[in-house]
Amino acid sequence: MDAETQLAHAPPGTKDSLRLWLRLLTCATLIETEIRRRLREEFATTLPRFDLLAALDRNGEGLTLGDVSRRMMVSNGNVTGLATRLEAEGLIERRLDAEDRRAFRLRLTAKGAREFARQSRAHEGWIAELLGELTATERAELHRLLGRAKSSIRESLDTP
Amino acid sequence: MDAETQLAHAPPGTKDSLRLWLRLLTCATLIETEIRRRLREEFATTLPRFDLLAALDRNGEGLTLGDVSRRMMVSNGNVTGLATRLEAEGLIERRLDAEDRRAFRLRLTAKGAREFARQSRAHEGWIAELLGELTATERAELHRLLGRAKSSIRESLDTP
DNA sequence: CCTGCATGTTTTAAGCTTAAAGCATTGCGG
DNA sequence: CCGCAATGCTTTAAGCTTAAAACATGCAGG
Repeated sequence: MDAETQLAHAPPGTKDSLRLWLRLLTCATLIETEIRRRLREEFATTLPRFDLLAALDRNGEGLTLGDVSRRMMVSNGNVTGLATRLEAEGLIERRLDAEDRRAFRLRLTAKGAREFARQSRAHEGWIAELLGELTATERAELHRLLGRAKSSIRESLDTP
Repeated sequence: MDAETQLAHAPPGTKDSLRLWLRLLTCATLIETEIRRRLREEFATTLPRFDLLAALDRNGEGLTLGDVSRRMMVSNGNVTGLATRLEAEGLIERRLDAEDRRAFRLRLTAKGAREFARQSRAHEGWIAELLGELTATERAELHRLLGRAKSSIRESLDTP
């Protein structure tokens, strides 16, 4: 029994869901690859570094490594390494948390804030450019449907 | 000037595009993380291995490393390493290409084909489950709009 | 108080990923 | 036929990523 035949026997919607997922993944990969390339060429940095700076930029009071790990949806060991490198480059600083002696609090340095502002401005432009052929209506509708998809995924992850 | 103020001065649509991208990325990451987890737990394998087997499954006559690299949208050095590991596990085989002595041709072994059939069946089910709350209409519309997004991205990548 | 579980972080080993440099073969234009 | 750019693959160094194990601190209930 080949793949085609299997799909014919699968519950209705299986084939559609698979095609939808592959297209979603293609879009995400195309954008992500291009963003990584531009970050490297124009700012000699990487996407995870940019994402960590972005998280700190949105939280001026600082974040613990665990906070960052949850926001970025990556493992906490991962954040340890990223933070070590960014600290060595002088873009962020680690401070002992006054209230919890197990925790550090990460903050942008002045240099880090300046650097992120430059990168962030460029980043916004790149995304607007890549999605620029969509009309405002299409963007709104796509945003709404992706919200529905997100709900479906979270629901499915929470229930089992 | 803070991030909020900057966005207010950006061309119209910039803010929407950014939000759209973040939501798209969230959906892709949620699904991908779950698929990686299940491949590891249920089949002791990884997503790139699965993707390489899938590419070969769709092309019974075999693919060169370069073909695979283009289809998977990854570097060719990457495929070298993956193929080496999968060959060591007996799931694929490398054959000298009869027509081009620089190239190899990768094929699934019988064992690899059996193993991929099991994984593929499960994979379809996982995706259908994760996107199961969407109606057929929502899936179709989302697929269509992602097609528009894909065109916009490719257009933008091709023109500069 | 103290026991035990939860939380915050780091370390380790393994695998994935890339860009760049390098080697071999092909194929084309002169 | 010769030179040489294009193509196919591998190697290397660096960084990213994870799960699992380890260790410290916090906290709550007995």
